[in-house]
Amino acid sequence: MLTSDSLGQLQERVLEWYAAHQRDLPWRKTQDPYAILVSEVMLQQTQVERVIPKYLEFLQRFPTLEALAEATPAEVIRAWSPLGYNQRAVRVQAIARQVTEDSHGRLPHEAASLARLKGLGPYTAAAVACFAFGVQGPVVDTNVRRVLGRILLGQTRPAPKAVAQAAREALPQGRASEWNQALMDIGATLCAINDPRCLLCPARPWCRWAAGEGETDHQGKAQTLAETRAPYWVQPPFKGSSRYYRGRIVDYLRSASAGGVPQAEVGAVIKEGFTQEDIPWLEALLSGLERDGLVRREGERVRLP
DNA sequence: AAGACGGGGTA
DNA sequence: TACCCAGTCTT
Repeated sequence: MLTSDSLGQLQERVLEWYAAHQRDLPWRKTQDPYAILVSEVMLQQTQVERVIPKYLEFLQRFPTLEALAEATPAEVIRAWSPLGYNQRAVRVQAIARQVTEDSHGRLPHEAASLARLKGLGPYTAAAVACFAFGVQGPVVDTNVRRVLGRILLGQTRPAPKAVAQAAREALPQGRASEWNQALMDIGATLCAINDPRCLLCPARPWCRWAAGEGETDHQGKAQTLAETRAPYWVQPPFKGSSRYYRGRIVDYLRSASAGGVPQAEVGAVIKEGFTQEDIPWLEALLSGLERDGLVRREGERVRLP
């Protein structure tokens, strides 16, 4: 860890940089915990540019926690398109219902209480607590993990325990929200995993990774950036995957009326050359979707729940 | 610890 | 076509 003086300088420079260079994001203009919750769920696994328009639409459609709780899952699933990971739509509404039923319609302020809500994990709990309620705690997503890992530990992929401790120790007194968001912006705009722009980075003078510390090969020799690149592995093709067809099914049901469609029609629409032999395959997909709360089956009909 | 879970964008 | 992105739940 840095000396206290050195850490203070780093904090000051990063916060200055954030004041001047922060991204203009709609959820940074609101104090509404519900809106911040919506943004954080949408931002899970999803790029900022894709979230912005859907976030604005979603809040028009469901302006409050109560409005979301009173909607049907089908309405929320429709409003989610095309963000993907559709279970998030089911989850965020389930969160709204839990809160309206159990907590008088108010989101808890503490991360530990937020994390007890089903569908709200440790990252989102920390983010809502800090950004909506000013809780002075670390918020560590993979951008923050990489940025703090590089600056303080000299490692692009630090161990979770190590980065958790570093994140707690590095928090500037009373300025957790700005600090955490500054680290996210640095991660998103400067400290890219494979193409970092260290010359523009406010943390450059304190960064162990930029100084060539930390990341070493088995002989203790510093590695070049090329040698520390994200590991590559062949990812299976999306088209033709179970994910792909699940998405097609949900998307088709979005376009259907609330009463849904006959199951036989679903198969024919989503898969070219669908035959009787594909029925068990379709059954498996549908029961998975039903388990996830994305589909309801009644007899031979299929619809959004 | 590992796998499932979307879909759009860029090269 | 190939690659990138980056939380939560389940097993």
